[in-house]
Amino acid sequence: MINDLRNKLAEKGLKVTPQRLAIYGAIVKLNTHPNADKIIESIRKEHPNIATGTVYKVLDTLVENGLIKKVKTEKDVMRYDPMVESHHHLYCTSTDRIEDYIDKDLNNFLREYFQKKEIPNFNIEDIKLHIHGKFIDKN
Amino acid sequence: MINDLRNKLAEKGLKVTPQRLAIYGAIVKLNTHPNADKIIESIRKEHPNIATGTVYKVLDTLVENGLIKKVKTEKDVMRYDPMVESHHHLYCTSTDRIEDYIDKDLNNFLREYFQKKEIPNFNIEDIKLHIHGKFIDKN
DNA sequence: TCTTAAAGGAGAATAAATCTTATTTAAGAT
DNA sequence: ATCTTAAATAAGATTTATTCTCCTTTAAGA
Repeated sequence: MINDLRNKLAEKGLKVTPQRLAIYGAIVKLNTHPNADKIIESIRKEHPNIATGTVYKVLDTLVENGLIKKVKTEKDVMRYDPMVESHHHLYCTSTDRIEDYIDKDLNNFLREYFQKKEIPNFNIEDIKLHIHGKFIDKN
Repeated sequence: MINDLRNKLAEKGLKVTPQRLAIYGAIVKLNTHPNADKIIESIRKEHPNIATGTVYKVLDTLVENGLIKKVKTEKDVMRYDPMVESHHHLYCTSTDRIEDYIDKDLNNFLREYFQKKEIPNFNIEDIKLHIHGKFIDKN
């Protein structure tokens, strides 16, 4: 997983640095679509003097190179997702919990639906569902 | 339209103030899912000394009372939508343009789809599609 | 090992949004 | 019509997430 990242960075001509590995590793390990703050908090345990600016810059670099994705929220903080394959999100309406929702059948349906029913003057590149509601298990 | 707002504010026990009417009016008139800045810019023509804090507070009040909605973006600025009925959005991937997408057939399909195929441990309240792509008319 | 462009560290700067406090006002009561 | 008062606004300081600047360090190829 971290080795995947090594390879992908190298492929793109980007340097493989401990900071980049740590940041990516933290996002994967946390597995909560963390924001920059949570990532920094997690990384500082092992890597006490990583600069916040570095974290933001690395996050941007990873997003630009398609190695992670930004997740939109109602709040004014960005969150980050290590899964780059197209998928959807479940948003809790009472906490800030966000979970992945993967549904191939739905994706197939949507592809066909919008092949038939074109949207005037608009060229679709990607569709993401934001599914809002409440998790009903142990929070 | 502004009169609707008067009534809805009154119903909720909120005062009908010129600021609230102006802010709501600006969002409707601009019709671009504007951010707070654009709203302020538009309002100051008529209402030169409205405070920015007031605008943010009014926006919050309107959102809390279901009179407008927040629109999520990739950027770290909130935008606002005067249409409160459930609908979807088209997001331009090269500009910050956002348009409404209304599709009853799709909504019906989604309702049925998720009635059959429940999401484990999750209670759906609302589903919004974020449709990313490019507008192909005159920008 | 050397070279160098790319990346990181530190902390200042910016921008959106929030908060504080004093003042004003909408709207019901008198 | 005026009075009263809780709610709302103005002004501007503050906070918070993010970006920027500049100098130092380092990854990776020569």
